[in-house]
Amino acid sequence: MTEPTRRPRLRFAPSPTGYLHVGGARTALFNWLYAKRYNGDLLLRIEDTDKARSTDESTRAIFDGMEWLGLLWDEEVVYQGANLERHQRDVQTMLDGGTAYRCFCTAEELDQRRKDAESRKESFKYDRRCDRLPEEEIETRVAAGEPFVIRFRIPEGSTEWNDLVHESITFPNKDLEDFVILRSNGTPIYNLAVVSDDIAMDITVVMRGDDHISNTPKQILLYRALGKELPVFAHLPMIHGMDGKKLSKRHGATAVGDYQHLGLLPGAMLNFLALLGWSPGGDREVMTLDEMVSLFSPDGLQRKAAIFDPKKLEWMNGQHLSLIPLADLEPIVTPALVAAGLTTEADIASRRDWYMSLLDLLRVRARTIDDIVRQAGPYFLDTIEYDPEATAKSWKDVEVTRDILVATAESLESSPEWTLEGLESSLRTLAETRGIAAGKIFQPLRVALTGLSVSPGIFEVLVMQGRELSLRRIRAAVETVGNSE
RNA sequence: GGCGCUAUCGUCUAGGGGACUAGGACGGGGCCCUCUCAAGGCCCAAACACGGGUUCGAAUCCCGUUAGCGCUACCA
Repeated sequence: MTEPTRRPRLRFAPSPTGYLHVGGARTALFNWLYAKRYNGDLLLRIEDTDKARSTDESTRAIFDGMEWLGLLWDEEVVYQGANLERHQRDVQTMLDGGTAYRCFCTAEELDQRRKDAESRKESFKYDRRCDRLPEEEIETRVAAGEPFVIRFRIPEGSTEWNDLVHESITFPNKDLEDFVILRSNGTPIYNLAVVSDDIAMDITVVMRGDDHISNTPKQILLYRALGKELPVFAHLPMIHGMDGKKLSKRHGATAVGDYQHLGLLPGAMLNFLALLGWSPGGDREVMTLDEMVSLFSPDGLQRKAAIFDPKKLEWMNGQHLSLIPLADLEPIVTPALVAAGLTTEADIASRRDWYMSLLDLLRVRARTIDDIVRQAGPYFLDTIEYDPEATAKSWKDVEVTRDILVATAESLESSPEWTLEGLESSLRTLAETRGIAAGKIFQPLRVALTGLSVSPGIFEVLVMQGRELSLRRIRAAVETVGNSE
């Protein structure tokens, strides 16, 4: 593709009528990537002209979601509702220029005609009956206070543009109808507001979901009627659920906030979303945001709708969990641990090296932050809970278990050094002298130390818990074995 | 219904006329590693929607068919 000829300006323009959806997040991401890649700006516009459905809470959720993802916008947020006067001015310009006209047909009449056409199995298109009403009639009806809307007059010909993702798209103008641009209450309709704002904001690249493709010819005609230069259009494919239908609440988590609370890393979310409809080419998959910026090109944009696969998202998160610098992971995990009541900021600050090693150990076998929190208990809490399944499996024979744990405790007590190597040699020696497989000692010991049947390597666990706590736990286990049934 | 968009493994995708016995990844299955679980390594199953062209040669270009999706408001 050809590089933009001037510093690009893009915008993400959600309407604040719900939460920030993963589809919206992906649109925001591609806009952001394009802006960063070509050294431009990404602006944020809140399309709040539908006052009945717009809420401050939703606007807040959009900001929060964008911030969590690290998709920061340039300049002040633009609120569409604040631009009413300009919208009206632009409509007036078209009225004066003769590219728009007043229409006195009421919504009810139109509904009726639409229904009639449908029952006759005909497609309905506004028949322009109010266009070129005699000048005097218009004046008298306006003077009489009769309500009217303003319609844009579709010219002859056809409208074509070269879409950044679809190449050439053409609409015969005869298939377009003279759409309303200003309601009878004087407020603008979507297409007008968008064009007016995009012009005012000097937007050069309009990148949005491909559900807007059919709005595009109308908007292009509006640009022309206003005598303004066209931006470049790019229509991104939709995201569908696993059933192939448009993604919605019944597909489970669809708000980006849901994923934040599920313990996902923003970098993983972004990486996953980027791959839904874009590929850098070749086999490249796991990338940081910076890498995506340098690799980004609209050429890699997909035309086909993509299905949201939570399994791959989870895998992606696991990859990022292991790849990001520990120092970056720490500030994300710590609040989760604190919130779970496992520790405090002060506790962590007092033994930071130990904590970082623990994180490093736990993140390998976690796919989400929540996984880490779930595994972390035994290293922070004073008392542990024994998982019934773990005890049933590894502490099956009470006498044998007690015997092994007692012997293990003795062996560890006399272990000269509390290190990975020292511990390993002690326990392997113990297994050898008793003539049993090492695993016969490790598993019961794992349950004694963590209460779980799954953990990092047993020597790592011993080292992380330290001599004092480890021995205390083993002794406690010896007491518990008989009573746990 | 009309208009538009789209079409490679179940899913995300690579592929820009010969490099295709169609590559990678997720998920699934198996093996290795191994103190458990992960991670990692190796292997297996799995796709060019269909029909016509164009061409010496089509996953790739063109046209149809089919299917899916989107739009079709005084919503955005």
